[in-house]
Amino acid sequence: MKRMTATHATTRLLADLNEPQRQAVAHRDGPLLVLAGPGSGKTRVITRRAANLVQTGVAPRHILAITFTNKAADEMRQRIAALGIDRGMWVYTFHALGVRLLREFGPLAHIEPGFSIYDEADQKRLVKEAMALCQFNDQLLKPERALSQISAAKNRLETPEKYAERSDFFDQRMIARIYEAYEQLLRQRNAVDFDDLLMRVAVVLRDHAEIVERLNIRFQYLLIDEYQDTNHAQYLIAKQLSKHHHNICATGDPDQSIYGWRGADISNILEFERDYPEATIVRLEENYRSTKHILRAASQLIRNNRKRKHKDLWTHNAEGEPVTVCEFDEGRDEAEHIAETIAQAHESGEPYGNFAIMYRVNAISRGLEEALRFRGMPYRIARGVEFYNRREIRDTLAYLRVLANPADDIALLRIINTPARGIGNTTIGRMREYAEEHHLSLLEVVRRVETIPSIKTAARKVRAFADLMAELKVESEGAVADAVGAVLKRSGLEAALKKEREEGGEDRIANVEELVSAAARYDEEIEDPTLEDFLQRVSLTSDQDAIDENADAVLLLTLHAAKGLEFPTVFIVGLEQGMLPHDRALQGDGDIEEERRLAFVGITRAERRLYVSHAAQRFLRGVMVPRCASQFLDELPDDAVTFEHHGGSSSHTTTGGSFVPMDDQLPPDEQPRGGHKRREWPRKQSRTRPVDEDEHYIDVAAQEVARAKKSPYADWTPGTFVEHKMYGVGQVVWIRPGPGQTRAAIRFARHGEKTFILELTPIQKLERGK
DNA sequence: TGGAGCGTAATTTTT
DNA sequence: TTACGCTCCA
Repeated sequence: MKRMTATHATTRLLADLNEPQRQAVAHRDGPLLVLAGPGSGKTRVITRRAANLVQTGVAPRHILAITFTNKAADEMRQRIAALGIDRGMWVYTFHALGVRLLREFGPLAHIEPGFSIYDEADQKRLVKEAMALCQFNDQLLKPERALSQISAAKNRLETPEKYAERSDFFDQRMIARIYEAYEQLLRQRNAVDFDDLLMRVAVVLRDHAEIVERLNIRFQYLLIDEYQDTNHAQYLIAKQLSKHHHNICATGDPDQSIYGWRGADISNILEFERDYPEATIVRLEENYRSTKHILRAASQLIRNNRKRKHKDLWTHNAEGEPVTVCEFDEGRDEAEHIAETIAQAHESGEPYGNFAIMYRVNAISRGLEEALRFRGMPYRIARGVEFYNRREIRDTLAYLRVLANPADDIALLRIINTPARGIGNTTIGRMREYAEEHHLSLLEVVRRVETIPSIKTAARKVRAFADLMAELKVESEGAVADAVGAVLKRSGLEAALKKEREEGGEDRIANVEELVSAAARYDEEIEDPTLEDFLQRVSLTSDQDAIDENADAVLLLTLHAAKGLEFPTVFIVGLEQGMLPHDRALQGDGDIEEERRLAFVGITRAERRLYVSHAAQRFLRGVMVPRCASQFLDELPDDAVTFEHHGGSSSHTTTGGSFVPMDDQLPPDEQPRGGHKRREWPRKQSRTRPVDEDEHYIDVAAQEVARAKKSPYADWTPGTFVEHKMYGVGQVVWIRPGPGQTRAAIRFARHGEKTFILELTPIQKLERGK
């Protein structure tokens, strides 16, 4: 009987799916890899599959779905609920799952309840502290570098000891010691960083077979989305969680792996079959999103990558209009033209929400914003430094963090004199010393400030702060929103912010009030609200989660943030060498394929219209810099694009193919790849632009290049000795000439390696014999 | 103690 | 352009 209804339900779940989608949804036991092209209905497949598991008898609580963003998790929860599945299924992000499991197994991982989660800013402070403890000068080694090494080590599950063992040269030994001190500080503060959330879980699972067993029984089916973005620790967690039953369903697209720089390992998905030889592989290649033109451009571009699994993307959708490649004389023209295009479309009835403008780096958003604002167009921006990074929010949260975790010295240091209450660096320094000597938390030292001999006059002020914290502690026992409110009132933060506003500053009060209402919402929605839990959630909330694609406003966002979204019309700006692909990818350690995937992600966000653009020059950090067209433009197929040039005084359109190639004017290394008769984009300073009737055009860029050719740094090579005004004598490690600016890394005897823009640096070549 | 002012470096992407 | 860190001065 039950069986009958189940079959019936399954049929319904499969009804409107294509064949591979059905296969994925109907798959029951054993490993399954779903290689899902963009717009191929992946989310649909995942949710249907979850529903199908339930229909065929799996209890929801035995299913664990893991996503990368909270937003994806929320969406999945909603869609699953819409399919009528009982609550009880676990849907978490990797990091939230980490928190959840660490709460349970915390003692095994040496973590106390109420632990703080340190974000990047906190981590940086902590590394600096660790370096100070080791008495390393942070000129010698950049804290950022130490941090990224530590993070990488954690992803490999390497303890400081293990890291030290395999470190042979100097930098690494130094980092090994910093790593050790860093870990010690974390422990003292009862804190974990983002990497710990994964690493510690992975370690617990590695070392405790009984826990793995328990979890395998608890979660009999594992669904992991965006598998291409998993790093090593996540990979290990996934593996352990499906160790006994192998019911792992990974979905993703290697072509959309864009987080390699953060440790994501694309081979996790590429080699899924190696890990699970019995795996079923399903390819979702039919695209329901884009026009044929757009899809062709995307596939053609991504074909240039070597590290991938081939997919034949196709669609029943209309041919559509060709992709438009626009060249502009200047970045400002680009912004103007986009705003104009949107304005016209809006007049003929298209809502603003249909448009998205994407870029590689946040820095470019400003010009676009200005152009939109000038026309009074509504826009939203998904920016990196948004809500939770605002000063006033971080301050407020720091108070709460100390209340939740008295050992959190980083948070305490942030608030001890914020707002200013006369506790200066000298006093703080003395307290820190005392804390160090007596193995106390700073808060504890604050509480017993009178017993510190070196502090006399300032003690009264510290006392007042200690009392404040004690009061707040009492008031924070109740609802979280009340705790936030109490902090704001009692600490003087609110008063300080109000004063700031009256003096014409930003309206930071409004942001803080937003935090209060977020807390109130939390209190209401969560069954058992606690301050600790609230803070941990907040730490794991990103701006990515706040993107609202449905608002009727033009959306500005980075290509990374665009993953998973779709829009009728997409503009991708700044397709220039150094931007996309980014400079860093062009340098030694970079990964150009990842840049291409980024472009691929952007292109495949577009449903009907796609504009990609570049400018011959643009303002970059206050200087006008000549730019070259991106090499990726060369890789787009002729038959899917049209070219437009928009100058200050003239514009013309050319369809693909009709451009006069002027290859012979390009130096050999700039000859187009591929070698066959293909249309040339104006590239490398637009030198292929037909020199036509447009007399107004002054080729500033070309002039710039000519000047660069006579670069004063032409004879600098790795190994060249140079002298810096401040750092003294050093040696060139690498040097890279670029338009208008030459970058070089110099290794100094006493200050370590530094990179400079030579044009802006007081540095000279050291002549022989000196 | 704390704020102003200066110099200096330098910009990716974020769970 | 801008952000940050440091020094110096009130």
